Amino acid sequence: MADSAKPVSRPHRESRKEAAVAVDETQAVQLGELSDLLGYVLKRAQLKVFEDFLRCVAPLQLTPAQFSVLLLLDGNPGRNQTEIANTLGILRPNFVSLLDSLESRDLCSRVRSANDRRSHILMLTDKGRSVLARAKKLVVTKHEARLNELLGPDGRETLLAMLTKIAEDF
Amino acid sequence: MADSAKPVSRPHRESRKEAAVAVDETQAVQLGELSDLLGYVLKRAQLKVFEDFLRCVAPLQLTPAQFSVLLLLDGNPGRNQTEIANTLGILRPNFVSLLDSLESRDLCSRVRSANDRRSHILMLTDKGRSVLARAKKLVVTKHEARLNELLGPDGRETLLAMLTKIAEDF
DNA sequence: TATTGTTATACTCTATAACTATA
DNA sequence: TATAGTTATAGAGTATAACAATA
Repeated sequence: MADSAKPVSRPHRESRKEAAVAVDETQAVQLGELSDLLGYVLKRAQLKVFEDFLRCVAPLQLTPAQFSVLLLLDGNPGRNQTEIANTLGILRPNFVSLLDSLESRDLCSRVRSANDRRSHILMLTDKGRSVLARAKKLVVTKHEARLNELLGPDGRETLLAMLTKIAEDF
Repeated sequence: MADSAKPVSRPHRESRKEAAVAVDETQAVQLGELSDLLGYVLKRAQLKVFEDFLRCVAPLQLTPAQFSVLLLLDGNPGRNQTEIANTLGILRPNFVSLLDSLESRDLCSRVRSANDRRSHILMLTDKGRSVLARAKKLVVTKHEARLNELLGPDGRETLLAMLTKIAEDF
């Protein structure tokens, strides 16, 4: 509602060209208010962190999602697919192929529950436990260590606390 | 390498059932070490924030990506598609349909550059400027306001600073 | 020869409906 | 009737190759 459709009187000779706004192309585009938008910075940071996670855990070929499943199975024996998937915010249909890939690599297994023969109890295999242990070591010594270096132990704790607050209470 | 394939002597009567590990199903699954993994919490927080952004800006039907494009066009007149897309970390091929949707809603327009007739200068339309202004108001008064309420102004600044550090230097 | 915008394409994530076998 | 796991499918988001127009 400010200026309408360019009734700007066309300038003189030098710049009668279509859209020559005299922009310094060597100058970087300005983020402006975008750099103050929490969601934007949050997303960029998240991508960076996942990228680094993948790099650090590359020797074991685990994605963040796969790692989180193994970690959850280790700490919660006897749970079924629905329970694990729900906890991670993964929809049951999408959890099937994720599990298939882990099971085909012999990292975990589905065991038909005797209590309720509809459900599959999930368990880590020995190989799964071993891979998880090695993955944890990589995450701690490489991935989280780099974050610690960047933020300092205090900064990391502060950040974690605030993100947890957002994830839980926002 | 710890315990091998379940040579566990089968227990007595009561629990001879297949995989009855006596789990309290009413008890929530424990996140365990996952709640200390920065990447995990970061991702969950990011999803929450984007969710709230969409809710707050729903009246204007703008996604975070679309909003960021409008914001960037407003602050950087005379730039072409490649420059804007690169700044946002969007690949040029994927930027085409994003722009198509904005242009079809008359929020921005592509103008063939006179300097380099290969490139399209991007400009906000009057409607684009108007929608952006209204979107900014919604973001500030609803979205960021809620975050401020949760974290406090200081907390929000601290969080932004740390996330920026990760996004830029990690 | 290189670059801009574009098309085509593919792969991952995410989301919903519906089936089967059990309960 | 309802639930667990599954299939099929569709839509975003993201990635690469290649083409036409232009430099």
